[in-house]
Amino acid sequence: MAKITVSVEGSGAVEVPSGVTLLDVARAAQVEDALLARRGETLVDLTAPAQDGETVAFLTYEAEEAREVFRHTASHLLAHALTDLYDGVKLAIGPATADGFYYDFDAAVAVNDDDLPRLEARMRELAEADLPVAREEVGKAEARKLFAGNPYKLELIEEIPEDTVILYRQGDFVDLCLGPHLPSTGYVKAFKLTAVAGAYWRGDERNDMLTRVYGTAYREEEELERHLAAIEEAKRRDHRTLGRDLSIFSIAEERGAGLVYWHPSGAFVRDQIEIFWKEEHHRRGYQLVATPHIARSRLFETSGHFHYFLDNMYTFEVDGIPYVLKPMNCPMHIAIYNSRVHSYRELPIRYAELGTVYRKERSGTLHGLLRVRGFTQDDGHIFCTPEQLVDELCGCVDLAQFLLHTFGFTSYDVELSARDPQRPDDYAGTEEEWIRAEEALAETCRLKELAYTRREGEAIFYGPKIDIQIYDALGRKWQGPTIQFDFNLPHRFGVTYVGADGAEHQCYMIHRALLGSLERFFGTLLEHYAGVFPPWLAPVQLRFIPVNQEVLPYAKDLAARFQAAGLRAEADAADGKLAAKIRAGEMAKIPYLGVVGKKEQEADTVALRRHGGEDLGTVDADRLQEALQRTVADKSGTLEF
RNA sequence: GCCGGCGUAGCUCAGCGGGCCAGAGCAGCUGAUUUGUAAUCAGCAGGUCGUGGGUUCGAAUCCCGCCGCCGGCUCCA
Repeated sequence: MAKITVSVEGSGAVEVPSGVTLLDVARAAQVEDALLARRGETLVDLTAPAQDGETVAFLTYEAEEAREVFRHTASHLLAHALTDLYDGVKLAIGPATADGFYYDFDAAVAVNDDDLPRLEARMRELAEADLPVAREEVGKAEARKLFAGNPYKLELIEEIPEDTVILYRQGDFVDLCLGPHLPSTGYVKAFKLTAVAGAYWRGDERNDMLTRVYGTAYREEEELERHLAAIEEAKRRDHRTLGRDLSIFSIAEERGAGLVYWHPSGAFVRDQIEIFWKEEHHRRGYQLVATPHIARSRLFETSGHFHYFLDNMYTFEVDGIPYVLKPMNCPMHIAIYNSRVHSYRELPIRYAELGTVYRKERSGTLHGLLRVRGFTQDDGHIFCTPEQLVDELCGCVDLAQFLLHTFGFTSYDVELSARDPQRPDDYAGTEEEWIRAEEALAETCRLKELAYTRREGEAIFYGPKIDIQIYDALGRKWQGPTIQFDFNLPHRFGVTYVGADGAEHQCYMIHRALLGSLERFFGTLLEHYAGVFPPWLAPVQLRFIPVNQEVLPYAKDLAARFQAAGLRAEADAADGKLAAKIRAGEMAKIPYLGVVGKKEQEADTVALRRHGGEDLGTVDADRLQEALQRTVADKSGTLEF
């Protein structure tokens, strides 16, 4: 039999019989657990025939690309089960996602959560049958015949530029798919269908509403369990549940959907955040301003919002004159800037405001504190000269990082959204302004040593921007600070300064929201901390628990002493067993509990316990007070004695 | 707004082949208990079963409309 030679990255050359597949090559090269191969830049199936003299790399589950293919094959398993169990299913698309997969389809009958176990069971049968997954290439005409009656697949076929299309077949199931895929269905072992939802064909609400089934797939049952446990943990931390249980905030339909009522403890924490935010802005040369919640529509007509943002605005009349509830603060800040002429010597001018805005959001999009109809932006606008751009941007990034770090967010992703060079006419601002701004943003990232992803064509029409996505304690990603250029408003409002040459020049305007909105940031923070705020934010920092009523006076005395020192301490006067009071303290998520009995009273000490159960031993009451004061002053999370 | 699910005491939920089906636990209140690190015991109080209509002798339970919530889609701070 003829032999061919294939060189395998990491293992050297192997000789195999001609006509074998890459899977055979992987075995010959003793590559364990290969799922996928790569030829140059192209990912290929292991079932592809090996070619003489080629170089391939094998990818195992450790490679993200392989895991994605793994999940993609799982989605085909789902599609296969769907076509087996339901008549008249028209498959649309079914990609892998960051931690799972989904398949969109048009079903003749409604599919709901109760159907998932049946689908899952069928998938399991198909996986256990270990059906070979085969790639085929067929002409478009044949493909059209194969998918006749399925408008989605036909639409996709028409968009393929080549004359042939690729199909993947497993058993009696065939799907239009670019691949690659795993060699057989038996590779997919640990999976679970997690949800059924609706989704528009191609994400466009003018199109058909399809049914989407979500699932997740892992190599090992254990990994799947971990993933499901992480989802449970996330559920446990849901800010809506914590918000209610800890009486932090409430939102109720009878008062208006998407409108937040801050209860005392929530308002307290929010106030701490605001105090910190304001101090830091003053320190960094911002001037705080305050503007009204409503304005004549004219202001927002000038800004252009009335034209392109009207659907999101609440409008009404005052004395027959049209007014709006403000959806943004920018026109107001510009109005203040424009109240008089500014010299270049005054720049940069930095205005900031915790400005409450209202936006019409569709009812289906509202979600706890994360998506509401009335919210307070930590808004800031910087008016500066072209020369000051990089310094100002660095200042914004610095402040953003400082704020995030203080709140315990230490890892994040940075994205730079630039305009689409193909569509220069779709943007406000001049060519020169865009180039300068995009370069300034890139330069800022370089200076601040921020690794960023450049997203071409993702900029909003009025200017390029930097977005920072933060990761919380569970590794989930949230929208964080955004720093945006605006070429639209300075032009529309004529935002200028008088230069050294005596002439009028247009300002560069930077719009920045670092926390985003207090509501959304608070929701993020609540989940990040799982409801246990660090002492500087916590409404109650320390609760003294007397072992019995006999030492209650000592607990009260301690609370009074700590309160006098500016700390937020209280004594638990409730009757009952110690264990019950400890439990109450834990449930209230108070960061520190101080148990006191006769021994402690005699020595003026406290048996200290951190939330979660860690025993910090017996500490002197005065030393505890000082330690707590230090923790609050430096906003750290833990006590140091 | 659209698809699917859901809406019973402050919270978590049971009851849903229509008639002693308006219940339980927790939280609250009252009393007993005096307690050493995640729930002491007993009693009391608490709901026009989201809302409007319909079917029926009779509806939490069946049907329809509306509102809201949840998971998504879309959009976004």
